[in-house]
Amino acid sequence: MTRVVGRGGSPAAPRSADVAQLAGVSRKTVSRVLNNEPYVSDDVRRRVIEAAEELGYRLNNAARTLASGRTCSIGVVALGTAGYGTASLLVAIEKAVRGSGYALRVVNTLDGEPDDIAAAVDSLLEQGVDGIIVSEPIVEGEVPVRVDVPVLFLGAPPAFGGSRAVTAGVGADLLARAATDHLLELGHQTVHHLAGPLRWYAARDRVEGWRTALAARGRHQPPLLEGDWSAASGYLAGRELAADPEVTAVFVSGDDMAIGLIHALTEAGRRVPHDVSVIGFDGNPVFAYVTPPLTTVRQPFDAAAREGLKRLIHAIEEPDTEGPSSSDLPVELVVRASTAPPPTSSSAGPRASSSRSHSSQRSSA
Amino acid sequence: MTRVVGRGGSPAAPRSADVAQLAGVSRKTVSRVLNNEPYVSDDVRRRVIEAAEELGYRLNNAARTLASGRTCSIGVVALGTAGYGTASLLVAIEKAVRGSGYALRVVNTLDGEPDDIAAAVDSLLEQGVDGIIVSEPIVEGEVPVRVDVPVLFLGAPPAFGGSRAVTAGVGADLLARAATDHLLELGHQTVHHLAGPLRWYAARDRVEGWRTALAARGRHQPPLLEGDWSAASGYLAGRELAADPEVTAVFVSGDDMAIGLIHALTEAGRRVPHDVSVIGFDGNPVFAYVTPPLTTVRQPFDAAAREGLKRLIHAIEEPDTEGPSSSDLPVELVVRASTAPPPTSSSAGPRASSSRSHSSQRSSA
DNA sequence: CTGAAAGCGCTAACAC
DNA sequence: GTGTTAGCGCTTTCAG
Repeated sequence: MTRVVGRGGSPAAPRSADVAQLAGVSRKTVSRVLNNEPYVSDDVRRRVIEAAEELGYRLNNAARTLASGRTCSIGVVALGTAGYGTASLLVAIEKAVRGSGYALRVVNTLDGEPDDIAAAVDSLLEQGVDGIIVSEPIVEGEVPVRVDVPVLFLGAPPAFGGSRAVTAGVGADLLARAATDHLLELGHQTVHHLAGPLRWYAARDRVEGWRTALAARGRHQPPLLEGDWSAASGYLAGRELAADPEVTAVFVSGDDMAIGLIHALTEAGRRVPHDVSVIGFDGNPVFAYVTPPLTTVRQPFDAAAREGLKRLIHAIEEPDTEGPSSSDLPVELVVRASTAPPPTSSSAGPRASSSRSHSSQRSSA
Repeated sequence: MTRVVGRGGSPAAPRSADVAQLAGVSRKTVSRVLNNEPYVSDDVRRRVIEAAEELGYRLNNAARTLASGRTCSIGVVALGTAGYGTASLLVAIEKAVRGSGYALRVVNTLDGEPDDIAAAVDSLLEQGVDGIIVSEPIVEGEVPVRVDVPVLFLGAPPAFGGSRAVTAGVGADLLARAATDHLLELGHQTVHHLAGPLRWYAARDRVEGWRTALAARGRHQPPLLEGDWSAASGYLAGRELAADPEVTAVFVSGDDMAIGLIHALTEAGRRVPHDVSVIGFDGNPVFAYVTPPLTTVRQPFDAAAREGLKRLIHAIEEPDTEGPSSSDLPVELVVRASTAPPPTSSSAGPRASSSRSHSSQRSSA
């Protein structure tokens, strides 16, 4: 049999017609087998599969897409940072998409400006996607793009977006509330908060949770500090806070910022957790090994991605029915050694052991 | 608000024929304009563009791919970890690909087994890609896949039997050598090494550099320790090392592991850097804010990704000519406070200040 | 259960 | 400079 030789010396890729010929069936039957459609006898099915393997046949997705109108792929618009949180979320999305039958197309938007997001969405649409995930969206004006596929906003509040929008998130407000409550339960009168950039929903949700926790106990709400997720910005905020003797507890909206903040506090002579307690947010395991080991709340990235994807796929495949109801995500408080009861005013309070507990953790639904 | 304006009852998407009709030209002319081909009068070009915008026309990539045989997209096989290094590399790849005219398709392989990589490559090929990037490949048997597009191995020597393989890397061996030299220059007699999992090329390259540096000065080469990139594994290795009084300097193959190792050392009463110096690898900026601030070498992710992509695109577009020559990547030693001269044997040596230098750094070509 | 025909929306050659 | 004619490889009708 003469094989056409393609460029670069490799033989032309086999097409479904070749498989059909080898198996002695029609092209349509091959298509049926490849798509797992019913109404094919087991015998024929097996023959087709064998023929395909023998030829090293690989489906041409462009042709399939063109003919069927479905791309079987999902696009992700992610923020272009390598931070633990966003990176973990992206990995979680990838994990969730695996095995769903969809492929992933990723576009990063560097700064999250509306025009940037629009360009990203546009390029995704042009590539062809059945649905879009906007990961950790940022608060900003309208995104000037016409979208006709479902969009999942991962990490934005519900009731947001266009007609075919669905949302899901890690439950940041609840996590933030748990973090704040932890400090309050330790006996602190109030809790300061270093937020992430307030353009991010992720940052706002956490502020929300912090406010709720404070309000629920009628506590005074100190002024808000804003960082940029980096340890450097945490350090700056820490210097400010160190100057205020009233500060005994700080909830920081990200582990990296918390590390910077603790550094500034320590440098200024305020011991953590003896003088000031600090709790982070994310759950990066490396911070179990710094001094003091960082108390934090773990974000349920995997669960959030799974749930969001489930909804998105539902919106893609059964657009007219109600989506799956939202289930509660786990809130996992990882108590290590950067939090302790407040110093007694007599300054002779109990010395909290800056213990070696690397990851005593407790979780609640 | 990050809102995407959508249309509910979406009318059929406009096709190039619609644009052609509105502009009063043929479909082929529209195609010419959209592909920036020459031989179109400016007047016609403008009219076509206006018509396309008015209609909200969006190119159908599947059709274009089918007709042209080029997908204009590049696939990435990445390891499914959210570690700073791999995540940074992925982000760097994305940045490099932006504006190259190619789209990115990402598939993660969770554990890097050959079968896993094969499956990932296969799914990419099925989706249709013009080239493939295997990011941080792992040493293992052959990958059982027939690939007929160029493959870039980012961070490894060629491993697929493929004829169309190109490679690029961060220059891990040079970086590792610089790290080891730094310690040696400080006066340490020898340097211990905690490697990453040796299945990774990334880990092996660094071992190589460490060996080279030691050999160049005729120093004794201590036994190798192997971790798994996690801080926990660094901690374990640290406990071992702490028991050996001979150890005065350790080069650790990743920042996270270094943090774990320092923790173990400190816990065992061996001060860093007074008794033992530790240098990490990666350059995660957060570790400028731990105690002591971590000396490390920064990986030139962006430069490596850019260079690798340049070669890959060359292999895609001009398969028959020689690729661009490799340029040297920067090696940036970030000297902070976890490294110092060795303790004098009389134990009355100069006390290294565990300073607050957050990022005094020096770099060399 | 299986097959034959007719496109999906675009680009590649060639004509004009 | 521009238009015409064929497909790209698959899935969809709709017959058998």
